Formats: sequence, structure tokens, C-alpha cells
Amino acid sequence: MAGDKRLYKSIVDKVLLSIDSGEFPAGGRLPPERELAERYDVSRPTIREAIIALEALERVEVKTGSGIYVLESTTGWNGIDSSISPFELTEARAMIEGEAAALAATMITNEQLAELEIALNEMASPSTAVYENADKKFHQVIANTTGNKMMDSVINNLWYVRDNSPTVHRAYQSICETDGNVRVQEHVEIFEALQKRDDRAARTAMHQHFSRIINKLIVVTEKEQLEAIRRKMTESKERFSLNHLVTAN
Amino acid sequence: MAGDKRLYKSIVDKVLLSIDSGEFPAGGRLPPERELAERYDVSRPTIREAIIALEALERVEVKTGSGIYVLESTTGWNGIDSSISPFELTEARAMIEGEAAALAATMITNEQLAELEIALNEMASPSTAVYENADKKFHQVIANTTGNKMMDSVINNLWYVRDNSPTVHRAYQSICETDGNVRVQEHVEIFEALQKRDDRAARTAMHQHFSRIINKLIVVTEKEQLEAIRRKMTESKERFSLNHLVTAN
DNA sequence: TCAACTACATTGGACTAACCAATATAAAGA
DNA sequence: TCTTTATATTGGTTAGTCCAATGTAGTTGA
Repeated sequence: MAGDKRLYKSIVDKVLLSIDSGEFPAGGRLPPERELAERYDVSRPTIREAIIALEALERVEVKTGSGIYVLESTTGWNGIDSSISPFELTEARAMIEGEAAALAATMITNEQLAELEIALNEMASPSTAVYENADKKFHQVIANTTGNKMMDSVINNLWYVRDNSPTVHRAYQSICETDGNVRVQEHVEIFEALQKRDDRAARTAMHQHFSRIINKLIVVTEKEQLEAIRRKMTESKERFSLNHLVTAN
Repeated sequence: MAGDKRLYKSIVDKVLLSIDSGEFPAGGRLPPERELAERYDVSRPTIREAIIALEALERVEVKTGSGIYVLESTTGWNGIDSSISPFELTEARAMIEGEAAALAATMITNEQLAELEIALNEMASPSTAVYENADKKFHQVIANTTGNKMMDSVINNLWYVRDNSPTVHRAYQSICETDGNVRVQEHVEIFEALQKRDDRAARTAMHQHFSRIINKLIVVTEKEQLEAIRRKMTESKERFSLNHLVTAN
């Protein structure tokens, strides 16, 4: 992973790690190339290659004769605004994919319906990996059915955030396990609305689908927060308990 | 532009030009590093730096011991799918910004309404630059008012495509000149719906706004196509006319 | 005849050792 | 004190060399 047989890439990873860990704070300067070369035990050309890659990623800015500066980034390492919450992502998906479904209902062909049906069948799989994949496929076919490449691109972006934003991904993981076949049923309803070419029903079905996800998220988040509080409480208990005094006596 | 005082960047530009011009076709191989070095009259490390930058841009793929391969790219130089038409972009904006407006109507504060009003006033400016900017500002405030960072990010992305996709940008430019103060009026209607906190009215007003843009686009596209046909006709006339024979006699 | 193997040429990967140019810093002068 | 100037630092670029992976052609053996 860190070494695609290309030295400079591993250096990029290492430097990125140092940036994220706060060793090289944003706005600050990286050590000079020669120093980095010594530090990572590679030659200066290799360091330069790494720096150029980082520059292309918009993580650093090179100023000739001055130094290499770490850019502050609202966007995380993968270009995602990591402050986006699972709720925001889901709400956005509801609105956008809802409209996409409505538009798709007016455009969908029988071939596309067949594709959706295949995905639907795969969703019955007990394997979460297969299930997840079928879920994604289902929504992507709908996005594609709009016949609007911009819409398709936007929805793809939503999935990208879903899969790559650490916070969002974690949240989605935890609600994934806890559901039965309710989700399949929801997708069936979307499918049926599309089959009937009923745009309003398709929009509504999609909204309901995401509404349930939001509710699940609320439950899970609540539970996690309670858990966190409980943990802190026990920590405090241990920290502030006078057991060591009591037992010492 | 081609020389930010950084040799490798100018090489990137040159290679990119050669790729786009078809000299280095997609799927094909670039000349070997040593040859490129000679061709552009720079050293091999510099060529390597350029290649790494191109790699980061996902324009080429390097295979050790084999060669540098040009990736086929649906996405253009700026990462935009250049095949997205102005119609698709506008339709997507209508759907997405329509929902954003509806959501914003339920959330908007008086301060945000004031911001919109400022943008509205600036829109009266005769300067297209000021006008354009105010327009963008207006929509951005609404996106921001949703309180949903994902939504905000998506809408920003739509504007990015609008401003940076050559085809889309050109189309929007040509309809920009031809309109009077109709556009201002449309924005006023959106504003009033938001002021009333009427989500449905806000959505509708936004839809109407984009509906008019689509209509304008249709007119302009039609006109351009007619123009193109006319041009070709006159070309053919010149090419195939026998004037040179007639006059020669 | 054809398949597999070997040897060689090609190509990218990386390093060392320099030198140049822009910038920043500290010392000297007005 | 402010400006100027010298010097050190830092990135920019080059040349030359060697290594490793890959591709290819020629040879060998069944």
C-alpha cells in the first residue's frame, strides 16, 4: 500500500502522516529538501519528486529560495471536507437522489428496470459485502437513468464521501449491521414506483428510504454518546474516587 | 503562464498539449524519459518530475520497465467531465438548488436575508462582472443557509463546472449578454419566497429561474447551429463554385 | 514444428556530486 | 536608525552512473 515499488510515494505518505500528526503544522515550513533527504534516507531527487506530488495534491506550496510551506486545508487527506456529518450527507442524498429518482421515473427503460431487479436480488444476500455493492449499484443505476451526466457525477461524489470520509463511513458501518430486510423492502418500493413511471411516488419512496437511515443514525449516535458519557463517568470515578485513600487506611 | 519559474511545470504543459493534440494518443505510450529529455532539452530528473505531476493529475500511468502510458480521460484538464452539456448542468442546478432553496426557506435568518438583499442590489449593476459576482453570491448564500455542508459543497461544485467547463462557460456567457432585468426579477421572487419562509414557493421560484435559463439556452443553441450551417454553406459555395473558371474565361 | 528458455536491449528507478538562482539573514556602512 | 551589502540557506537544474523490471528476439530442446 505504502510502496507501489515507487520510493517517492512512500515518502509522500510519510510526510503526509507527519503533517496530519501536527509535526509539520499547517502554515509552517517543511524541513529543507536536503534535511528531508537525510531524514528519510533517500536522495534529494527522490524528495523533490515527493514534494512535487504533494504540490499536485495541493498540500504544500514551494517557494523558491525560501522553503516548502504546508498549506492549511479544510479538506482532509482525500479531498473531503471531513467536518461533514453523516446527517448532512444523508440529508443531501435524500434531496438529491430524491429528485434523481423522480426524473429517472420519467425516463427509465425496461433494460434499466431489469438492472435494478438484478441489484435487488443481490441485496438479499447475507454477505454484507455483496449487499453493500448491490445497494450502491441500485442507486447508481438510478443516477445513470436520469440521463444527466452532471447529476450522475454529483451522486457519485456523494457515494465517494460516504465511502471515504472517516466519520461518515464509520457511522454508516454501524447502522448497516443492525438492520434486517427493511432496507430491501424500501428499495423494492422505489423500484415499483419507477416501474410505474410514477415520479412523485419514486421521490417519496426515496425520501422514506433516507428518512429511515436518518432515524437509525439518530439512534446509533444517541447510543454512542451515552456510551461515551458512561465511559467518561467511570473514568472520573476511578480518577476521583478516594479508594486509594480508603483502602490505604 | 507556462513558466512559473519551474521547469517541470512548463514540461507538463507541453506534454499535455501534445496529448490533447493527439500526438500522444490515449492508451498509447509516451516516448521514453531519455528521449523526452532530449526533445524538450532538459535533464531526465526534470522529465521525471513532470511525469510525476502528470501522474498525480491522473493523465498518465507509469509502468516500470515498460513505459509511460497515456490514460484515456473522460475528464478534461481541470478534472471536469467536459462532455457535460449546459443543459445537463442547468437541469441539475434546478433540481439541486431547488431543494436547497426549499430547505433554506425553513432555516433562513434575518441576517442571511439581509445578505441576499445586498446581492440583489448589486445585481442591478450594469457591469456584467459585478452582476455575475452578485448572482453567484446570491446562490451561495442560499446554499450556505441550508446549514448542510455537503449540500453547500455540491452546489459549489456545480458553480465550479459552470465557470470552468469550456462548453458550459461559453454557453452561459452568450446568454448572459442577451437578457435584461428579467433575471433580477426572478431572483427577487426567490428572495420573497425565502422571506416568507415559504419552502414550496422558494422551490418553485428557483425552478422557474432555471427554466428560463434552459429556454434561453435552447434559443441560443438553435441560433448557433443555424449559424454553423450557414457558415458551412458559404464555405462550400466558395469551395465548389466555379468562379475561378468562369472569371478565367 | 512449436514451446520454453536464455541473453540482450530497452525503459523506468534511484543515487551522487555538483553548480546556479532566488531568498533570507546578518553584518557593515551612511 | 535605516539602508546597503555580503553571506549563508534553500530550492532549481544538470550530468553521469548504476540498478531492476520488462519486453523481445534468438536459441535450444522436445
